[in-house]
Amino acid sequence: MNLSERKKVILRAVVEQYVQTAEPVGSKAVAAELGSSISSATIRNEMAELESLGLLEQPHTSAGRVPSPLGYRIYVNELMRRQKISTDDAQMITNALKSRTSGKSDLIDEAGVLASRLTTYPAYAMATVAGVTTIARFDFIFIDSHTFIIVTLLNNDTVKNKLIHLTVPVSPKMLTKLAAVFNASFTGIPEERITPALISSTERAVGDMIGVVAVIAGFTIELLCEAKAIDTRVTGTMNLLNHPEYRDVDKAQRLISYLTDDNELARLPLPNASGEVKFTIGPENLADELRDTSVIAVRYDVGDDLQGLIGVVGPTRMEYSKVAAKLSYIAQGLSVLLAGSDKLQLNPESKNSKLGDGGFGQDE
Amino acid sequence: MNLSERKKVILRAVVEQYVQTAEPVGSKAVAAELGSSISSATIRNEMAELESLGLLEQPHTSAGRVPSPLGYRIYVNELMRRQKISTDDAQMITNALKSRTSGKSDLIDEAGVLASRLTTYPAYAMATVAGVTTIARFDFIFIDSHTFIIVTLLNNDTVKNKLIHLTVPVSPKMLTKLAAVFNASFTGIPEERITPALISSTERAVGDMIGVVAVIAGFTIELLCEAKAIDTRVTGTMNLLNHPEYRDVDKAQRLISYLTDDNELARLPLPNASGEVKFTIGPENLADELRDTSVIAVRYDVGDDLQGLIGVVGPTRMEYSKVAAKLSYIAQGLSVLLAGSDKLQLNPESKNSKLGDGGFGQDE
DNA sequence: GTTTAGCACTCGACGACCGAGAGTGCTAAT
DNA sequence: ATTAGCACTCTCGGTCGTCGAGTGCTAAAC
Repeated sequence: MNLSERKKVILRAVVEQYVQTAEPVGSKAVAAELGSSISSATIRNEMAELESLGLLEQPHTSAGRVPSPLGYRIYVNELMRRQKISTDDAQMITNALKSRTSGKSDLIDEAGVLASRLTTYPAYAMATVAGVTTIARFDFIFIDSHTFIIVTLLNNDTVKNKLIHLTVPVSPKMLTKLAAVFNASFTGIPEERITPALISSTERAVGDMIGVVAVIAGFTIELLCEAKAIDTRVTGTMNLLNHPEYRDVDKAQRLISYLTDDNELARLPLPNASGEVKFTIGPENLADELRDTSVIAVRYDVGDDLQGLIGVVGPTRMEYSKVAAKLSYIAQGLSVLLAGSDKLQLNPESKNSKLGDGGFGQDE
Repeated sequence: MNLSERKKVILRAVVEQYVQTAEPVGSKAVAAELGSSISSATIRNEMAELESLGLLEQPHTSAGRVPSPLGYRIYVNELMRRQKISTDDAQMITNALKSRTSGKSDLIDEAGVLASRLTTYPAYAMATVAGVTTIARFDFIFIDSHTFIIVTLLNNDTVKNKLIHLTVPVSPKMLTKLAAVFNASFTGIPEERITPALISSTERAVGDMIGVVAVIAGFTIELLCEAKAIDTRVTGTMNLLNHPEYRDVDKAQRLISYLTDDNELARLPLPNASGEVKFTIGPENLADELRDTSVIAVRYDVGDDLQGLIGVVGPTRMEYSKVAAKLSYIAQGLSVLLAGSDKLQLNPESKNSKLGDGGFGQDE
């Protein structure tokens, strides 16, 4: 879109003022903002042209103008000034993320809460493993004659376990045998390849303890399925109510129930590259329910195997720049923390860990 | 409170009608409900008396009457007819709870979601361990020269683990030694007794690998603290908006932000005994924010060590009886499932588990 | 040709007003 | 003790008129 410099300035002024006040902005207000180097009459003319270009719209005659979705798009692409995140916010993000003691899903949760609190919009956070998950290793810990623990190490270096009580007795020797068999047959293969055939051949191999094999196999399948699942959390939905466009309870509820519906989350926009912030404005959204909302999302990748997404949903009237800055700062923080969280780097002498003072600096 | 039989009938009619319609109910409507065996004029007189007793109130002259908090209290204590849960709902609860694959906190979460969906009110679910948590046993699994897994069995039969990467080498032999030391000194004691003194004496005992001892001890402390924490979830807050008394967005938000504030949850009412349903009506609540809401909560105990609570928060105009029936049904289901969830009873012949078809029947 | 002052016009927001309806309390009759 | 009747009260919903912000157009100024 090729606009005269003056039109650009006016469009930017309209967007920024409207974002602040939520009221249609009139020619006079723009003139004031621009230091009255141009008269309101001229601005009226320019605004009329911007309207015929489809960048502004009028709620009704004799009201001010409001940016159209296309207007926001031009603003985001060409006019928006990149915001720095405030040091307060940066501090807060760093602290909140670091204070999480452990647990990937906890951390992702926390990031969502943080994003929604900081932006005052509902946030969604999702994470998924990119590669295939397999079991790298089985161990069975003998507790007593009817009890043992399954410990599995996954190929992405997480550990899962389960305590098993049996009605038939087991011995440490049997467990050793089982471990050998499972480590031989069940490691390094994806969930699809754990077939009933494999299970029954394994049962034949151990001869005894048929039921136990089935239990362990079941646990393994459950585990691998769970790892494959995309973990998504939506938080801060109530924040919507703070914004005048969602004073209408029904409207707010429609959107929120859409966001809360697990099945629909797949249709939220997904940025293409790590670190990139994706703005999806109003009707650019695939889902009808998001037609008059904007979504800002940022992707972060951790190594090869984990990729995640954190985003917020709000009215098209959003502080695009500020929100983007906050989200990408959080995403950076997550990248750093997740990269280090499961692999605690221990140096016996100095005892400082990778989490020490954070590797993530301030956004641009 | 000693009321004439007729007053009781009228009070009950007012409460039940008001709960249905959310409109103040007039003498005529009560007369109709009561089969017009009494005239509306008589009922007017009775209602005037009920008002002077403090059981009914008038929003304004020339409107119908509305139950006062005290009125609801009398209703709940003396007049309410116990409701049976519908078989549909029972089925739904059973299915939803059984379909959860695993994980205590998942199950509690699910129960909250269920409660809020079924009752259309925000629900809160919490669970805590009653006794002290200690570690029953340590195992260390050697992975490679710089990596091992800590596996701990807690005294409540849950297993926790962590993968540790070191910058210094370890050997299986060292891990065996460590396990012996930790099993000797760190088992069976609560978190408070893991003191710096204990840690440093342990460090001296192993001689080598000072840093590793500290890491393991740190993990242990973290674990025990986590186990002590009360796990609370609030779900379905948006349900509030469905109820006419919360059409006012600000009012809804005040309540929701109160419920979402972790620090305040401690002040929600707690039933005294397992299985008991506790009704807390309006001003009976300690917290100012709950002054015009009612809370219905039910407690469930699982064995000696785990106790939980599930409740809903709503306007005083609630279907007390139905909500109570649903909650106690859910609580029963939780008791049964939680009692069995961590100890999978395996019978190799028939393969049916304790979860088979559920041990919890219908609430009287 | 571009910019600007001036002016008539449009349209939504807000408040006043008013009638309808529901429900009450009181009185008098049963 | 109960009930019919009636005057009274108060809310709710709709209509109407005013107010003000903002526009588009025209004509003058630069």
